Amino acid sequence: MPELPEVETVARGLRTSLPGRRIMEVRFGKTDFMDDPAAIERELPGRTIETVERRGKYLIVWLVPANGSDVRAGLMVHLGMTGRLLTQAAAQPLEKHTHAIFHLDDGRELRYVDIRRFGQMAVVSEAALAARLSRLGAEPLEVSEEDFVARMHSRRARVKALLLDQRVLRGIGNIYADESLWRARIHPARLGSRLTREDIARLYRAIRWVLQRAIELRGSSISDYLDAEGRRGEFQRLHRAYDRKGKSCFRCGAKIRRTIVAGRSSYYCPRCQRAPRKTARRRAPARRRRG
DNA sequence: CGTTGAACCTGTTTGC
DNA sequence: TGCAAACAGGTTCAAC
Repeated sequence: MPELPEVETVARGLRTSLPGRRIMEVRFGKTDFMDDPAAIERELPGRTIETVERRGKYLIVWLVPANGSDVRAGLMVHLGMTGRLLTQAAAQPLEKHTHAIFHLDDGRELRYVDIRRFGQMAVVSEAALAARLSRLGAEPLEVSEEDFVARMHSRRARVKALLLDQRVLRGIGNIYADESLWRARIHPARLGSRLTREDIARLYRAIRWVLQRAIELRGSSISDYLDAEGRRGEFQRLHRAYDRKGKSCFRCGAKIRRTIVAGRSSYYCPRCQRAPRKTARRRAPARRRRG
């Protein structure tokens, strides 16, 4: 469940009940996805949670500075493909693949569950966090249209690759890239540098609409994934391209296709989203097919 | 530079 | 029915 709207939903959920809570004890399952599990075990017990923020697809659980210290530190969490960060009563049975448990002072536990362990978890100082996040691009809901145009024109890569590249924009993943491109009627394999101003203006508005609606609907639950409060998201009801191969385009009725762009499954309407002329789609026909 | 494919890991779906 | 391949919300890196 982890693109910007899902991570934002988790952050908002945790923010309603974590600030002010004290971490009493830390327990781990598998730790191979953590930078330095010993540091987490050493530094978190006894600390109080200040707040929870989202930066791109990262969650940061900020800690109140330890007494006498002015160094702000936090727990940085990336959910990868299958990560979930949620609170449950300590008495609740542990789900399979629970890899980190932070026992809180109110009888609950903050738990990290991650089937595939593609996530990340680390304790970081504010400075270290800034260094790690400095590679990330703009927040898609904060970037100006002018800046967005410049970013789409900045490189000669396919627009889908640009949207997925966290150094260009932070937070967009495979679902929201395809949904935004469908709304903007832009084929995922078009080169960013070849998009017109009008193309980019439509894409800019599409991304804003899609992400804002998705946040309102608490993200997309496409499998059995739940947010921090155990609720499903509902944005999957508004999906128009993603995972709709062979189904009718909501706009024109043509059958949605699936192809690979930037190494990822990409769903698009072949009629509404016209393929770029030259770029490799499939092999050029041995002879010309139409005459 | 940009693209592709593999790797990381586990589970589910699809296809023959 | 059974088994293997393909595929899955992400990121990174080597090779071309």
